[in-house]
Amino acid sequence: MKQQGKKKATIYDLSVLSGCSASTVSAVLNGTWRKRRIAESTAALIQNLAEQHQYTANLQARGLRHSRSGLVGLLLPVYDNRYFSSMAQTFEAQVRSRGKCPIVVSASRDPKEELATVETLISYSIDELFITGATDPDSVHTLCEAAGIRHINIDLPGTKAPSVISDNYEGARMLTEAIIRRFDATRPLKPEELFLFGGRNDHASRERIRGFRDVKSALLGGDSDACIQPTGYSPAMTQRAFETFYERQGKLPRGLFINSSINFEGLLRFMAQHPHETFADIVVGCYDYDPFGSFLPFPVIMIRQNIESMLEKAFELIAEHRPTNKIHLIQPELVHPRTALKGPLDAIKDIYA
Amino acid sequence: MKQQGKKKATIYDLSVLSGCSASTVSAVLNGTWRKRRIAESTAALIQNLAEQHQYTANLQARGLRHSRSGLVGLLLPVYDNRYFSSMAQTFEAQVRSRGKCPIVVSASRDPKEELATVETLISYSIDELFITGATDPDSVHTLCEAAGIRHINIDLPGTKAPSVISDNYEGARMLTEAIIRRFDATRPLKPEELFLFGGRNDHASRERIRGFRDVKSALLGGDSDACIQPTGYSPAMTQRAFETFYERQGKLPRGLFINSSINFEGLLRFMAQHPHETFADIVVGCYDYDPFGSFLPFPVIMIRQNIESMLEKAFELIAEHRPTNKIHLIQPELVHPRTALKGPLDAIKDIYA
DNA sequence: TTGAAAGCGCTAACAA
DNA sequence: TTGTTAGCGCTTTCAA
Repeated sequence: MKQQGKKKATIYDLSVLSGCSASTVSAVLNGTWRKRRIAESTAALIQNLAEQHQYTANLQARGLRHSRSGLVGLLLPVYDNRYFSSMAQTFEAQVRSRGKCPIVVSASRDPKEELATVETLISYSIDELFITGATDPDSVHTLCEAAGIRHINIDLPGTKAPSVISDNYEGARMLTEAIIRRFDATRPLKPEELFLFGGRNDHASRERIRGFRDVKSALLGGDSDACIQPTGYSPAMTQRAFETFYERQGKLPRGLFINSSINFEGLLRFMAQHPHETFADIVVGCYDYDPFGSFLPFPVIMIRQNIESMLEKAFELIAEHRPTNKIHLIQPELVHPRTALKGPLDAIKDIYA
Repeated sequence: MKQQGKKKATIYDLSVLSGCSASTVSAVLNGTWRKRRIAESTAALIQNLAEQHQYTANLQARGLRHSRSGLVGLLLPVYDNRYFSSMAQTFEAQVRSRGKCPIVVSASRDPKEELATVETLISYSIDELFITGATDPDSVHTLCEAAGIRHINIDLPGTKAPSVISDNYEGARMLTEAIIRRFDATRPLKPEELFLFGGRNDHASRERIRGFRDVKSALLGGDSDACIQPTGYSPAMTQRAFETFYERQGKLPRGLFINSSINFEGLLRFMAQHPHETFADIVVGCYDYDPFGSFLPFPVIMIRQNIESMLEKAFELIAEHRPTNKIHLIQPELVHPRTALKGPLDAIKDIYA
């Protein structure tokens, strides 16, 4: 019954084969046949035929008819770090558990790419859109709104759609305090020894910087603009910032607040160029969790954003009839050095488990 | 002109507004109007209207008509590690550069999920499918074949579709040799001190195990089945394997070949339970590259699979009129400890760059 | 240079 | 219990 490259069977093929009408076939095959009071025998006949001919519904046609597709989208800035890949992994599981089909796309933090991608998704009549890391959430919102597509922002506060965001301010406070306290009372951290690297002028970065500065000046005093080194979300730029700092000062700051794991990769690149001793006395706080990052040869304190809670809340809000545009804050978690947390992969059953 | 939640404009709306027929509008809006010799003025008129009314084509309808969708799929087992997230990132860029829309899905190494997901993708008339990490590539193949969808296997050798795979045997040889040579001549590694952890009975694992054993017996002699500890692709199972080993032997093996970064996470979990000294004398080889993993407090030698080359080759093959079902081997790369390689994120322009 | 009409595969009134 | 019919939005002959 293999039909190499031949066209797929349609309800009309099965209609002819079964002697029933197309609408009967349709009802049988999309599960509405019981309430259409179709005879068990007819149903069985058609289901058999469908099986034999490997029938599967054409979802574009169904979607066209319904103006819905069963697709739920996640818009990511990038895939390649543990925060976003965990997000995708968790999203995937949540959508599937709701019987829909998850599709993930990324748009490289490029506003044009974001809009174009969202237009494409809308054109496929996706049912819902989860937006994270968009540079321009409000334009995305406008598109979705016009198309009547439910959407929600994750860890970025759109003013026009409901948002679930990590409490970046509080997280940054915890992290900054943990960095400072990590130092011995005999050689405590001085204000000019604590720097923040990475991030840009987005909401998350601004909040983190604010938390950092507040705690820094409260605990150490002597806050200054110089201790903030924004580098964007680029490992290469971050590395350059470290190199420049090192050239000027002859050493790294003893206390480092790194804005994301992507920026942390800039420190890795710097590390590759310098001997172990360069890092003997430093403490790093990273606003992101990466399991390998937690075990580097110096103390690394990390913040793990509560992805499951954020997504759960997001699903809850998006299901509401008329969600309000409030911002829902989710608390992140401080992760001490040398900690290997469970992640979304642990939910996957393995044949060896 | 904001039409809150109203239905999207269609060519019929524009047809009425412009006084032209729907087919003219269609031609203007899908770019075929020049060869249909439609007047510049008519085109301009319609384009204006389209702009004003925020018209975007309904891609489901177009896809239904064309039996194609412009979508290119990537099927992943999981998202949440650097190998697969880099794969997704690179795939994304490659597909976009070809003017299509990438969509990524994962299926958790569950054969049923895989088939169901692929059926869904087929039902949306995706144009091409890249398959990586499927547990059952040949069934997936059968589905694609029946639907006439071009597809290709990546790093898993289907017998029925063309495959691009990493040279796992050669990579494992390089890695095993590098682990052994890393030890000082004064205290060389003994055969009973070198173990392989992780993997299962899939093609990649089998090839890696074969390479490991060949080099081990050639260089150290005394190969035995006991030095192979398959644990599946699960951090928890791998951790348990390490715990068991440690309980029995009172120490870890000095030489560790770890089958993937997912298994490496099992070692991290073990590390969290044991003091630094436990790892003072070990050398780890990991068959996967993770930038943070490369900087752990003991020497970590990694294998980086050449994702760009694999995908490039895959795109090349899938574009061929009649690709042969051969297997194309791509050489991976040995990565020495403390190395931070560039990745797909470096290709993304950042506003700070 | 443009329009009319058929049809992609499916669903859902409505009729029988 | 089942069939007929119209139509989702678009493309594409064919005719004008």
